[in-house]
Amino acid sequence: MEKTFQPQQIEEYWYRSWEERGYFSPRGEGTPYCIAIPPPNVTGRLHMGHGFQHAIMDALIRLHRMQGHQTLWQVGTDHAGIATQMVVERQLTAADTNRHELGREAFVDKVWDWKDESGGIITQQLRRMGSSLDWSRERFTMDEQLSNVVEKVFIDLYEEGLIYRGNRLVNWDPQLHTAISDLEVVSEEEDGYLWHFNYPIADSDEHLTIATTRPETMLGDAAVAVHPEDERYAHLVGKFVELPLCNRRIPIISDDYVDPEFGTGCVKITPAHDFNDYEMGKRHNLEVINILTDGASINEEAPEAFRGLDRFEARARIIEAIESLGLLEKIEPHKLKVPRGDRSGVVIEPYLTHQWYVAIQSLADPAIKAVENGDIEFVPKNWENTFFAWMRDIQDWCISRQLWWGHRIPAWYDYKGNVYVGSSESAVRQKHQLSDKIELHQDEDVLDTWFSSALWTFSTLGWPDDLEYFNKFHPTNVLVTGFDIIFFWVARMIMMTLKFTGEIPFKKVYITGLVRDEHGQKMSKSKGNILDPIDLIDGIELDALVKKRTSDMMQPQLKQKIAELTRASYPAGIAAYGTDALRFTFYSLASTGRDIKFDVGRTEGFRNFCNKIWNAARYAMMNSEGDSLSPEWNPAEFSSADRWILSRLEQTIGEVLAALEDYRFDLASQSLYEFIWNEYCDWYLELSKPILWDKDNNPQAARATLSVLLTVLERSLRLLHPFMPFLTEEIWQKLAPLIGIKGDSIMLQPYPERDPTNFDEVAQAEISWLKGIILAIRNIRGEMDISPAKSIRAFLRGSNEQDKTCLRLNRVYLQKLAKLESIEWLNPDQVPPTCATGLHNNVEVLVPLAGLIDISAETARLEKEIGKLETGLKSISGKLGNENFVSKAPDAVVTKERAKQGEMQAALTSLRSKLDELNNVSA
RNA sequence: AGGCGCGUAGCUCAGUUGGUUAGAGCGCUACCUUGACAUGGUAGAGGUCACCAGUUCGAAUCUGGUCGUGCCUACCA
Repeated sequence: MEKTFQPQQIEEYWYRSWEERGYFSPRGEGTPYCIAIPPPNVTGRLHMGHGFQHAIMDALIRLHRMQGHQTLWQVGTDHAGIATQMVVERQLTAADTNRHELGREAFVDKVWDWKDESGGIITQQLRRMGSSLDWSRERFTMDEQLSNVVEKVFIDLYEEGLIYRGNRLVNWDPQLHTAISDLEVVSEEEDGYLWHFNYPIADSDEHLTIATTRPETMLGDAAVAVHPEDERYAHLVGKFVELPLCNRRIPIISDDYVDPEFGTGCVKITPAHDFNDYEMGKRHNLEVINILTDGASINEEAPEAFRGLDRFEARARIIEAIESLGLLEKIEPHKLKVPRGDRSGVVIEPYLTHQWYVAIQSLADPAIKAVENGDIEFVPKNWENTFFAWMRDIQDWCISRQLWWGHRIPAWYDYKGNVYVGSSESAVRQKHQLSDKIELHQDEDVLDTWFSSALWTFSTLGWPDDLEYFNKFHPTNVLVTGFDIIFFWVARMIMMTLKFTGEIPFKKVYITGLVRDEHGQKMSKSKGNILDPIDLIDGIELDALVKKRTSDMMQPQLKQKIAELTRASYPAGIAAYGTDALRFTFYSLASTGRDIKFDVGRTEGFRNFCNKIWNAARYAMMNSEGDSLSPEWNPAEFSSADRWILSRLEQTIGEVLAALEDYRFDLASQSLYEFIWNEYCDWYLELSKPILWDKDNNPQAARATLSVLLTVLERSLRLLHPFMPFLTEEIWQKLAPLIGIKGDSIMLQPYPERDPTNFDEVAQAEISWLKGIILAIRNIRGEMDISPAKSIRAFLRGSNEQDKTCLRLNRVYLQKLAKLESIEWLNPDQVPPTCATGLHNNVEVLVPLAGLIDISAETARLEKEIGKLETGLKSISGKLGNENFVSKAPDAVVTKERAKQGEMQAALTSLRSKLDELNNVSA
């Protein structure tokens, strides 16, 4: 074995081997267990959020597989309509053309080409994470079968009247020329202005002043509104204003919606370009005047002077024009929330269009109920509130997108605009008995990608035609995803799945935190703080990292700053930590919080942990000298150390299983880390040395210890395998044969189960005594600055027979681990030479001072110890001195405190007398 | 404006139903290349658990409030 763990030498090999041998497919007859992957964008790249969630899913999957379930991790990708189309459009722009020049069919072919070209990347990256996905069942949202489900669902909902076509305001992305849903709009506060315009009152010399943040929309104004109780304007209600620049008269109306405190208390109403105004327009029967084109420039409805101008150019011209008319009252700086498309980043316009909607209410009710009655549980539970809040105020879902990449809406129109919905043009003709002479054309739009994602759990399992897998694995057991898509995806999946299959899609929803950078900032391309999971696995040079973070930027002016920050955060680039270390980092961070600050320091720590395990295995196997041990063992031969480590392993198994039950991967990983490093490596390995090195004199004990050494390691590897698949497999392959365990892979071995017979309180007490004595001696050595190379003498003194026995049984260990020349028992009345003193419970640990230490150092040390004890004692005595505590606290607690007080008092007395002795010596 | 989180060691975080002298990792200090491992070992320093009240024999933990901070939802043109 190599002296250090080299992850890159083994990961690829083992993954390929598992995949080729079909280990990722369900096997056996156990209870089915299934997770459906949240489908990543087929042309996307793996990011930290994926890495994190896949680490978690894989741990769950590997755990259940080892526990004997028929386990399926259903894999697939989605077509990511807008994102993918944008990428290809950008390529066309670079080639100096565009999709319209190309035509729809050729464009869609191009997207398929792009999918074929780049579509393998993310699935390869998933493999690098060690994810044991069943690749033989890989699906894509645009596969024929899945597309058929999409179509069926659309048609069924339409025929039931739950999908309808509506003409209303939507969020319009003028760059992408498509509607997007509320959820795809992000509003951030930005600096803007509030322009105050004077609108002249018709047939009067008066004017009123409106305030607006979007002056260009005045071209579509249909009214001016004031609050009904606003006395300043009461006399104007019912009159008209002359809308400047437009030569139109519009009414002055009153409506509760108006806030008299804001601006001037007069608000211009533009029903075609503002959601609130639209509602008010409906209340007051106002004209809806659309003044924008698809691309958000001014259209034919507007006065000629502004036609064809981009909206922002038009804004500037209108302000100029108003000013030249003397109607510009003032301009105030103003902070406002600007809605932008989450993909394109451009300002979204409320825009009046025909779109397809899902009438959501009747679907929402059962979904709410499923969570209320506990059929579906969120983990952590408080996310249910977020879910409820949104579901109880849910809006109809706009599902049409004016894109070319996606599932085309199965609707046809005749020349009169009648709509026919069906699976194909001929099906529609047949159903509605339309003659071939009537020309039909299909709806140009495609469906929101989330529409197909909402069907994911059942469409990937073969529903509705091939029900074998569906019947076995649906509902899936758990969905692992981020809170950012509870509305986008989780809620919609619940609604659609209940509607069509009558089943919930999953029993649990485990909501993970969001991975942020080491300062708590969201990772984003524009901030330049992205970490690529693959770079953490393989490592990356600083220059390459800087280049990666600064290339292809939307805002090139940030380049230098990002480069500096990157150089400051990663002066040496990123080392190659390997997949197991990265995965373990994710587990350790997976607590209940919703922000996960990713700290590379932790990954480094876990890389070291991997190396620790590697070397422990190296030690264990070196000592076995290639002999294979019989699997039968004789517990009668076990030392207390042997029984102790088995007992601790038993506890660890219990902790890990309990933590996993609660999805507390952080606790599970911590138990494993502590056990393996702080118990097995730090103590058991050291305790095994004197036994193994004394093989010739005591072969039975050596054989027993060796078998425990190997067995505990083997069980630990199995316990650890769901978290660190590669390292554990590599070691297990070498280790298992040594103790007669046969099997092709650790991933098909049974997961350790609880076995209370391994729990051994006596052994734990004895080893805890041993540790305490060793720690006391080491403490003296450390504080007294005694070279670790120097063997020293030590004495133990006390009156307890049990302590005496412990010394007798553990003398060898003490001598080895504390590097002692000798250790002898003194009876309480025996007077040792001048010593440095430590205490473990009631045992005095004495190290003769002669020639080793200066007395003042020991005095200082004792005083420090005494100080600590005094502080502790004061607080305990305070408690016990309190009548109320003694009378009201449970007896067990009081007894415990009393015992503690006694011990501390004794210790204090003993140390004080030591201090006195020293003072006498030095005097 | 509402809702939900969070505030524990220099940093990143645990702390299960209130009962410890408040823990871990990284970092820090000192010493050590001893035959698994310097990606290591041994010892050590470091915290008024944001603040203020309250409940209780007892509060990091429960309640109320304050401050700070983050996110989500709805928004004032």
